[in-house]
Amino acid sequence: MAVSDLHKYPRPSVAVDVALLTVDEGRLKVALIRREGGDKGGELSLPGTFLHEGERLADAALRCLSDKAGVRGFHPRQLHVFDDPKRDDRGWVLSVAHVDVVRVEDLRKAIENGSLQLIDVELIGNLPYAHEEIVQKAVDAVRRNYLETPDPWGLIEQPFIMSQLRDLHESVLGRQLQRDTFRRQMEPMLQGTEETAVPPSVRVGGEARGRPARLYRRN
Amino acid sequence: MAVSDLHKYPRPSVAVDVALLTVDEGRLKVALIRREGGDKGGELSLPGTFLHEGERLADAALRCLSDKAGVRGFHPRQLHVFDDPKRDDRGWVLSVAHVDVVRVEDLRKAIENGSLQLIDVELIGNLPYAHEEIVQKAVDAVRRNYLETPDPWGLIEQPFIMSQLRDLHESVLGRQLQRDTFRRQMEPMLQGTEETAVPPSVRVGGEARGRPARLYRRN
DNA sequence: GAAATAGTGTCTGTAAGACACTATCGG
DNA sequence: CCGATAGTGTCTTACAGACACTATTTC
Repeated sequence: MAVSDLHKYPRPSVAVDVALLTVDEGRLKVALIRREGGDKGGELSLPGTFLHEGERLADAALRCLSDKAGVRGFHPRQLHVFDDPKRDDRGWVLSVAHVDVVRVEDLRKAIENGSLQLIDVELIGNLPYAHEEIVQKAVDAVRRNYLETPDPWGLIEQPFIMSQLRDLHESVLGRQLQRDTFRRQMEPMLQGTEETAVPPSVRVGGEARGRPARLYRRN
Repeated sequence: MAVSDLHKYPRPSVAVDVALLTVDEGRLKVALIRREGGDKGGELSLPGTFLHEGERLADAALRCLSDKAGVRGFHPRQLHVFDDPKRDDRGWVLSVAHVDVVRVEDLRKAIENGSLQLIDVELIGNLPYAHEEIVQKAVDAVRRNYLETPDPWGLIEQPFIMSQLRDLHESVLGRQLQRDTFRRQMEPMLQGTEETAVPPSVRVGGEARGRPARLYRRN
């Protein structure tokens, strides 16, 4: 095909939508923004943007997080392309869905100034532009990640103790895990800080009770 | 965002490339076509095409298989979007990679008239437009499919006996499987035709030797 | 000592790997 | 009977689930 053929056909607009997930109050949540203008104005949706000329998809995802949610510095991953011509009433738009997972602390400012709000992923109803499908795919993918690997998205502060890691995995998966089985599964994939151990002063209520735990780092 | 904003920015061309896999001579192979014209003329590559206005990605994948490879009637699945701006020297082109898996009989005509040729996936070298990455992702995805599920892409003729199914899985995975373990894993996911059983006349050399085997169907 | 959490031993059930035995065909 | 393939029994190993015991801390 000659170069000129590239321009014979109309081309679609390409959008990037990002399901930005985090763990807050022990639950997996997704960050939604309130849309401005247009006929979807005021509705909650995922942050998204149109791809600029020559821009990488991952860069567009980072840009829309920065511009629309005021957060930055993460690692979006592609999920799927949504291509239903009737999906977007503004015209012919392909949406490349992405997922990213970040610490809730990195979202605090944006939540406080109203740029975004967190919604429990189990309580997501219908969203504009079929965004609820993107959330579902994102949640499935991230939960699969957390089934076999210790904190693959780096949500936890290092070093950490096993119960902190287990709390995190339980929050992401939305169900309880067995204490002993979880340890035996994860320990070979962690670097044990043999030297150190601290009282679990990090625990709830400021109380520090119980035997001190071994500290670990990711490999 | 207003409708008019959609047209303010330049838009990329969107291509669809398909890794069409099949099993031939006991090996997993990918169908390649020989490119016509352009500076990549004569090189082998995956069949691909540009997305037409209002067209679904899956339909574009089917269209390019029909137009360029002369085969039709399958079920392409999305793999990944390749967005490196330097990937395609013809301009700004996003490629949505797809995978499909079909019976080699459905490709016979196209092979005979030279529309496409089959290459063992283990022998793929560099291809234009980074197509070897697409092949790798396609092979990984299909092999994952065949690890746990009996013939998920429907390559086998029904009804079939267990050794035919195992031969197929061994061809796709590119390694031997255990006879007894394979049966115990797959049998619960199949519908056993209790009534029927035929001599394995389907076997090599026209010879029909050994105990007749139970016939199965997919659920 | 009581309460709380960390770490580990161990029993049971399940499933894969490996091997071998029996079953049923053609010749 | 032999050769060949189908189907299954069983031993071993590994590991998840489940339970309980020991260990180390605060109060």
